[in-house]
Amino acid sequence: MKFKSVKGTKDILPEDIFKWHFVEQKIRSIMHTFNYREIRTPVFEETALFSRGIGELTDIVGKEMYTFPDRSGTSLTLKPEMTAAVMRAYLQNNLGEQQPLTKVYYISPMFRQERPQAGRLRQFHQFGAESIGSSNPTSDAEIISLSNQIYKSFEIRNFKTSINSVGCEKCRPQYKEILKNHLMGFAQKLSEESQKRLEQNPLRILDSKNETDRELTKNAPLVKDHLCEECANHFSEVQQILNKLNVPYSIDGRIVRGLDYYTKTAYEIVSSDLGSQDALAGGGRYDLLVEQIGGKITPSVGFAAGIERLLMTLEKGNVFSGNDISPDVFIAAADDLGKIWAIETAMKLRNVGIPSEIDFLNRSLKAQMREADRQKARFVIVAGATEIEKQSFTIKNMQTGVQMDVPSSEILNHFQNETR
RNA sequence: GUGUCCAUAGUUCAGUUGGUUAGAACGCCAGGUUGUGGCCCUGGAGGUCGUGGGUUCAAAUCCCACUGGACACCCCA
Repeated sequence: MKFKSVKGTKDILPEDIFKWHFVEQKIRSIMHTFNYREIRTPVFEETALFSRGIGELTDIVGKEMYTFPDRSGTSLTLKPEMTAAVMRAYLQNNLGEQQPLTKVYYISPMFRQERPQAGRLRQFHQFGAESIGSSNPTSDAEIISLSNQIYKSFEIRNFKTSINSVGCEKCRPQYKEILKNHLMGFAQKLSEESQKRLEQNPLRILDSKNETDRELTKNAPLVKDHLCEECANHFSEVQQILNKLNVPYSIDGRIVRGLDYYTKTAYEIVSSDLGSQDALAGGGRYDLLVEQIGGKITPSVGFAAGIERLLMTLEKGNVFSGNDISPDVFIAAADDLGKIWAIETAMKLRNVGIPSEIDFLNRSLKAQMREADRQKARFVIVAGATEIEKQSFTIKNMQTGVQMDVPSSEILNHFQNETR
């Protein structure tokens, strides 16, 4: 075969598309329930938006972005995540000047050049929401309960929500020192990866999957126990609201999101129905991002969720069965006269909204019947010179096998009743 | 980027210690009625055995490289 889709990318074929429609429709409807409005941004942005917004030291910016120069030499990047792009659009279009709080959601492809595996593709799709302009813990709670609500509405069973606070620019640096001092005691014993992170990103050592790292850091100090007063209050208010809303969650002091812009609340939703990449969604508060990309301080919260991963859990739950589309009527032609009549009649039926199909391959009547059956058409009209002569057509119900004759003038009415 | 496993018809797979025309099932096409589907029967089409090298008298089968896939690490949605 000459051409193949590039590594880590997939076609979504007609036979699967109804799953995507189903999922997208549900997401949209819940987003609207929470009064979030859709936003769409270009698939690429200036590279600097992401490197500045997400953080130079993150893995995403460091080694996963699809970056290329355009013909004028500007460095562009296929979006690896949506938050920075949304915030750019927010600033560029002065959305914050039109109202103090902006609530938007998106459904969009993302691109990250990683080694593909279960639940990880190079082009994948995310949905997510951003609540821009509020530092109120109610906003954090709304975002968390919104994402929960979506999974609940899909009747997903095995998911759980964990929350944490990663502090702010005031308390986190102090905590970092405390943590570093603690880790220094046994730095040599840590995994190679973790030793590298000691200087740049000591927080990340806490959520290492390495067994020895986990054992060694069992008693390490956690950010949530070293928050400044403001962060501590914020964290406890978020919890109180979640309790009131009956959103089930647990506190996990080791959650550290991989993007630099998070402050205070960080959370994730994982599923035991997924493989090693078990995060369905992740998010949190990012009070510093807007400043990073050149706006004035704008406290915000948001989350992002993987559609392929959601689909994987739904496949496990056997949610999809025979939801594919099929025509109501297949018009089978017995001869050349019938062929003309068939396309004319199909058009008439289509004009009143009845999905109809005909044969395009000059097949025998038998083959046309087979085709109608394969497509799960509910009815077949047989048309040939005889019927056209008599102006009366045979309509076969494909489920029961029963045939009846209907005069040409009654056909439209007949199907409008039958297919209602 | 690293590691492990894998790569044969449209699909899921079989292919014996390397040996001659590479098989099955399902799917597809046609026929079994002269204008009628599903079940059944009969026949048919369809394969550069991922690609490129190498070993050998002989390679789908052994070796190497590359590409792609699955999974895991890493990281994350």
